Amino acid sequence: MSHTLDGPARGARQAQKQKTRQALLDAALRLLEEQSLSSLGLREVTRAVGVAPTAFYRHFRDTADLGVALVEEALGSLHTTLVATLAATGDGEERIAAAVDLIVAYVRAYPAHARFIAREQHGGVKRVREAIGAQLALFAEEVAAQFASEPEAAGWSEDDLLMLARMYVDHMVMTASALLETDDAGPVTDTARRQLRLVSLGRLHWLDAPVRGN
Amino acid sequence: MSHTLDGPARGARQAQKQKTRQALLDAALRLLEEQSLSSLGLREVTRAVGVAPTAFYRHFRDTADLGVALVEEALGSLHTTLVATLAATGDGEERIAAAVDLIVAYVRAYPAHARFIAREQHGGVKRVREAIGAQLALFAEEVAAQFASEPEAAGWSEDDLLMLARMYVDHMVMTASALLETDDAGPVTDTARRQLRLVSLGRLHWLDAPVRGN
DNA sequence: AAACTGGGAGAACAGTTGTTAACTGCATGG
DNA sequence: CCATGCAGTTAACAACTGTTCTCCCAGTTT
Repeated sequence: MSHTLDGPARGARQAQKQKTRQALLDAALRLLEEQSLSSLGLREVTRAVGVAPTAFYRHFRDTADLGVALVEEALGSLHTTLVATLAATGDGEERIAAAVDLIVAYVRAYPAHARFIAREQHGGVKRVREAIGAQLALFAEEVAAQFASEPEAAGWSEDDLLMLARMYVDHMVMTASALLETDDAGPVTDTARRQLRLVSLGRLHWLDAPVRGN
Repeated sequence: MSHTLDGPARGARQAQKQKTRQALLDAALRLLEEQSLSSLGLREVTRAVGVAPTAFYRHFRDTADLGVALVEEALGSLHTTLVATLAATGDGEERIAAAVDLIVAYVRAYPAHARFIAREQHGGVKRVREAIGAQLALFAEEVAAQFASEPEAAGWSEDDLLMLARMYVDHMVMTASALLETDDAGPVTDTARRQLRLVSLGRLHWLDAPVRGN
């Protein structure tokens, strides 16, 4: 078996390459805490790593390409965590607390990643915007699928479930951004919980007085 | 009365100044459609206007300063419009339609302004972020005040009203951003309406089964 | 052991950037 | 009617940018 195509590194050669690549990603993420991707210079990144500017091209075509890689790094591993959290909790207060705590923990652990996503979601680099959009749409689909497998979803159309899921996902990003701009997470956490409670309440009475006619 | 301190221009001299200033703002806004403020160059703006780079300093300290001016231009006139719209409609479907239509009309009329706000709300320039944050907080307060003057707000705490208002305001920005990324406003408008319906439904049942104890 | 591969270095390129200084000419206030 | 103020110009600065080409040398393959 001479071609294991999944491992991050096969020889010491490729290991070193991944190491520099990661260093570039880390340096970029740090620089992006106080500027947008569209103003991030290639030389700026390589200088921070301590490597020649030309080395950049061995890993990324341009800074937009690096941005797309950062999107994967920031959101890739979150899919399983999010679905697992929803699956482990029923509807109601318990789930609300778990969802908010998940975001709070994520922002605490990876503030730079969270900031990057919030910032570049509507940022000036199209390819990165699209990459984030695709990831968030995927999140919404996964959340909607989880909702669909629950008794509370009885009578709900697929479209309405997706609408509800997007509401949750967008609210998460919103909350993350709010957490980043405050130093006291308390009030933000509290507001986020109440807002989710509002949505949950709406969900419960969605089928009460159908406005189906429009 | 030789000193009318409010008019935008007193003599032909000041009129010309305002004209160049506006030209700078317009050019900047156009350039910002495909990049972020943190990458907007001062020379880039003056070049687009057809004026010497140094002329920029007669109007703005730097591009961040120009950004703050753009925030005022984009959101300043929206306060009265928003409050008027809410005041003219009661709670329910009517208000939901009016609020969504307001956003749709705004994005149609001033797409570049809307894009700028959505982009720089979490953007890389602190002063601009703060300016937008302050404006949105003001919107939320105004909306909350309008809510407070309605019968449906009976039994609501001031904090809960503000929470609800922020939900509406943030949802408006979210919707505006979604409208900018699609060429068919139909589905986005529809989703936005349903999401507001969800929140309205939650509002109606907020006091049903109080979770006050936490 | 010899040939090859490819990550990284080095230097140079044309162009860009923000900022300073000293200027010009015109509308304005005395 | 003349002197002042000030929006805008011109020129120059050091520093920076992305990109190309050429080279080097350690790890890998045969």
